[in-house]
Amino acid sequence: MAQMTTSVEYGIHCLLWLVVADDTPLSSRDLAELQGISPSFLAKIFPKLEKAGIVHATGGVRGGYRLARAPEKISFLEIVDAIEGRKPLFDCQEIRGRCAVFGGKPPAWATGGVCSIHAVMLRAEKSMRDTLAAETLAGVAKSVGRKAPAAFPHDIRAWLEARVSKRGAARKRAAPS
Amino acid sequence: MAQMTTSVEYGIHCLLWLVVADDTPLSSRDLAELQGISPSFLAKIFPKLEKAGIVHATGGVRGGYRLARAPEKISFLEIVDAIEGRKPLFDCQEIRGRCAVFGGKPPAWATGGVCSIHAVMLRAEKSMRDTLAAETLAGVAKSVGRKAPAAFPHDIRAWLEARVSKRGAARKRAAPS
DNA sequence: TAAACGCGGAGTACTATAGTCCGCGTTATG
DNA sequence: CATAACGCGGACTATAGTACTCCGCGTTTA
Repeated sequence: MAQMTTSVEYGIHCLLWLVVADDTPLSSRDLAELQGISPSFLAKIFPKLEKAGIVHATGGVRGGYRLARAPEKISFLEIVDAIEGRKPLFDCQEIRGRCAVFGGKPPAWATGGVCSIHAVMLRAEKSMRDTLAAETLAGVAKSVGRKAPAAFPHDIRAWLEARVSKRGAARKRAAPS
Repeated sequence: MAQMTTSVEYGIHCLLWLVVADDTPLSSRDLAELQGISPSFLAKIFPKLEKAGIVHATGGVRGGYRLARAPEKISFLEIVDAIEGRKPLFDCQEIRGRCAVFGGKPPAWATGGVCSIHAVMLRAEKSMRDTLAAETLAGVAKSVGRKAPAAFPHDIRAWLEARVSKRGAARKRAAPS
């Protein structure tokens, strides 16, 4: 029927991690390796979320991304629009006005208002968008959280910390020339 | 967001003409020229509608397509699925199981059931499909019919007949060698 | 019997998606 | 204070899907 891009999938998964991280900045590289997805591709997605005001970026060494708002106030619809850019479901080509019996000059009754087919598609799109608008990051994060054992958030924090330590170790290995 | 293809747009417009034609077969070429769209492209769409049992084809000189069922029993959803082939809105890549802390062997709690993000997308898709399923060819044809003047169906039949006559004329011109 | 039909395969042009690689300016830290 | 870790943006590539076209086959009917 249509396509929610991989970018949207990646983006939402990452935002869910940012909910867990609870205001500690996470870099796009960390987020990518934590989830086994492409770091360079993920790096193209986050600026869009930032421009949409969903996420806040901080530069520099310990920088990264944090949610710009409470997860209760971030809907799936917003995220999808931020990443994919509000492409309409249906691109009406106004075929009704091209009817050969009009001979190039369609009468007003044929071209007035919204095309009936287009109208149906607009309703279908609205249904989808309404469903997406009703779903929030906080809601989904909660349902994910219910499935995970209590120790899981701790494991995540440990993994993230371990990465920072490893970076320190690499530095020590390279530095004492 | 997603894409309803041009094929769907063309297909529905044609089916609406078949409602007007009321069981007189219309060829894909006639349908194409009546609406100012590509005949060769339209010819690729109709076999799909035929395989889906929406339309019935008759071969030979005065052949063409007729609706296989009453327009009240043909939903937009059926048409879209027939032409585009039931592609899902969202293609879940099961990222939840790739989390680095699982080390390649995700636990059952992480992979069981439907991914929460996927579940949201499935609900959104269902909303859209439900809207499309509620809309029938007859319903839309009626709303189109209300806009057109009473003489319009007659004009259409005249145009269609004129095409057949022209073909006869071309034949007469070529035949008496 | 030839022109008008439907059907299917092959091929083309264009656009979007998914992804990579690079260099820039910024910032914390050893 | 240099460097490595950050975000950001531009340029690039490969693949796939969309929107077509063209051709030839078998059928039908005037």
